[in-house]
Amino acid sequence: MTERTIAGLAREGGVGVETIRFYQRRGLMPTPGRWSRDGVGAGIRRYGEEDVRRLKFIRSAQTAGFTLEQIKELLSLDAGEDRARARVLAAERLEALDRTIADLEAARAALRRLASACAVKDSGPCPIIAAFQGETA
Amino acid sequence: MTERTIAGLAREGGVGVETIRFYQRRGLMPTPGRWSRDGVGAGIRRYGEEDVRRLKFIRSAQTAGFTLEQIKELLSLDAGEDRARARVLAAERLEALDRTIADLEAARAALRRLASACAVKDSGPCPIIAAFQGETA
DNA sequence: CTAAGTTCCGGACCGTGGTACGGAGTCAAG
DNA sequence: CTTGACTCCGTACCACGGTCCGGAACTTAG
Repeated sequence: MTERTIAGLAREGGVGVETIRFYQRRGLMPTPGRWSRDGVGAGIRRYGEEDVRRLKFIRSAQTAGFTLEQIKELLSLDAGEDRARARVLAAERLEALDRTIADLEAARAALRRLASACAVKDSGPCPIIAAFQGETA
Repeated sequence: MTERTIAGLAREGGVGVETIRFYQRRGLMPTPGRWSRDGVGAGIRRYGEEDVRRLKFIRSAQTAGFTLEQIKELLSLDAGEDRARARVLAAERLEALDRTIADLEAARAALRRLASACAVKDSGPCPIIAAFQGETA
């Protein structure tokens, strides 16, 4: 299966059809030409492997914390020559990512404190705010 | 300094005045009574240590990934008796947090691949999409 | 050929978490 | 007792990342 409609692409990418159309409007996904083999009418757009990879990349880059605008730039860089710019974007995101991960790990520690502070009995006030003091700030 | 105006509270909490007012509308922060010692006029609201702790807690809980709605619930739980509910919220968030951290670590690995894939020369196409294949999906 | 199911498209709408605006009231210094 | 800074309050607006709507065109099964 090397050609699929927008619904197929959406399924493979794990997103909704509307999301793909949204990405197209934003310039993140291409809008292939319509195609009808019986020559009649304008036909329907078809998507290939390249589009699937592109869509999956968008989702991955999103979990890495890139905004759609930045992802758009990354996509244009992927085809282009500007390695320096790509490295800058990657380095910046890497730094932010490290900070975020550290924050989340602190939050995890606070949550564990919270869980164990509230674990002893089943009632009585549970010092939620206090469990967060000292870290994650 | 045990009493401050909203601007002071904002400064200590590292947020803007408007943000506090926004939290008040959402029921996350109390709206203390106005107070004027010369009896004339309605006076100005004053905030204490408790408010600072509360505000800082909100920010911490946000970095832990709780929504404002959930934080509101946590705050009500902090004063209440329902430890079981608090544990449930903490456990759920802890699970989501672990997944998120794992995702971000995968993203970090992908970014490192990207950075080193693009590090060799200063020009020529840089396989950004390819660097993300295989992980972080 | 027709009916059901998709696709296409523009534009409206949504939830989250704020941020800005504008006018009136309040306060502290000079 | 004015001036300038800050407060109060409601309402409007914002960015982000979608999601839904409705009507027309298209495709596919029967």
